[in-house]
Amino acid sequence: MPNRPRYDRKLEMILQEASRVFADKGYHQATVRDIARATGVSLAGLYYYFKSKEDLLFLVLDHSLGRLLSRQREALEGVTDPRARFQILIRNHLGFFAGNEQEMKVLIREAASVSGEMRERVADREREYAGILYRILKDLAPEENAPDLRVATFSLFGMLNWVYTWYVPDRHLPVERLARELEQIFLNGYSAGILDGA
Amino acid sequence: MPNRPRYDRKLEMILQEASRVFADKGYHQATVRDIARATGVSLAGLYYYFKSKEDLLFLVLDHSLGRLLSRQREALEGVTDPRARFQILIRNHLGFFAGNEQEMKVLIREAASVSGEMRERVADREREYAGILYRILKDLAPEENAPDLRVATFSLFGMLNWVYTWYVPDRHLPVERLARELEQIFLNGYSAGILDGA
DNA sequence: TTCCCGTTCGGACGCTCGTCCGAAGGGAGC
DNA sequence: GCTCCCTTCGGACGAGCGTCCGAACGGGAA
Repeated sequence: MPNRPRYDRKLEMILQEASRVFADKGYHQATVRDIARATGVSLAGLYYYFKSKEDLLFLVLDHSLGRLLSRQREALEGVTDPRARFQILIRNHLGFFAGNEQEMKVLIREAASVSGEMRERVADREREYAGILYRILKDLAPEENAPDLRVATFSLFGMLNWVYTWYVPDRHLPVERLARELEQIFLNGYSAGILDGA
Repeated sequence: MPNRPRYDRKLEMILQEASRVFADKGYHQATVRDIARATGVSLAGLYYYFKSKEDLLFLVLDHSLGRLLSRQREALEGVTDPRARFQILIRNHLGFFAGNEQEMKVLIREAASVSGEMRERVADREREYAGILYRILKDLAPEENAPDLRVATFSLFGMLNWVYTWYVPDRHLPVERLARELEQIFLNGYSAGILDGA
């Protein structure tokens, strides 16, 4: 029987460091030796906490996805207005990105690097996440000439998830303003030229 | 003195196959042996055409970027109306994606996998490409309350470049309709509910 | 036909990778 | 203080990688 609190704390530390290493070098370039160095745990010692490198990536992905999902669910709880839900989702998404840049990067770039059953589990939670946004956009859709829901959902995710490729928190506008810009572009369009209360 | 036509044709064939292999497995997972198998050229024989695996990736990226850029420049030549230029750029971008899925995938995912001088050269041409869109959006901006130009540019690239993660040509709407949907969302917004002539 | 040189390749080199074995460490309960 | 078992680790293993050497091939010019 493992010593749960001790074990769990150390595992979490390993996941955190692994996340940083994976984000910096990419999953396939990163070596288990890199993670040993980053954590201070010996190479062999790491294998007490995961059974393969791929398993470690899965743990990182699942852990991050779980945190992101529960954060969104908490924030959305009790809010029924679609417009408000839309804003909450975007701001939380970008907020999570701002506070957990490495985890978000791994989530976006390496989700396809796990295979088999693990891939299925990650894909399921991703679909769940997309489903939340899909539902909100459905409630928000104009009566006439609404864009294809599927296209709209993925377009918004594209805007949001592309952020990590160019956004530098210190050099560009703060996250809250970025969120408002993105909301405006997506909802009202680039050429609208109107600002609505937010 | 190499036999130019022969040499060039074979190099182009190698770049094409390498592009496919890189798109399928990712640059770091793909092995030079995979490319030997795909091209029918022996492992050692390949090194007559490039001097390292990283050099090969650079050749693939540079070749694809060159084709994409010149295609856009040709299509935009003589067109001055910003709105028309906007539509041309988007349709060509997605059109290139549709006809050269592997190359586009490599361009989007592996551009950061080259280093040093090569990285600089690729980054330069990417900035050039982004500059074209930036300029168009600047001409297209509403007089008041225009969104941040930089944010808008990257948002649009996000929408466009995210497409490869979800779009399946045979299963979803055709590329021309996808282009129109994306144009509408970006210019008029998701909740506009109006279709303008296009 | 002969020769030259651009082209091709078998096979090997050195290195780094993920993984694992067997032994040692160390703290809690008696 | 002893014992037990969860925890840690040095060091090695086999596999696969990118790269390169030196020899052979073959088609066009003479």
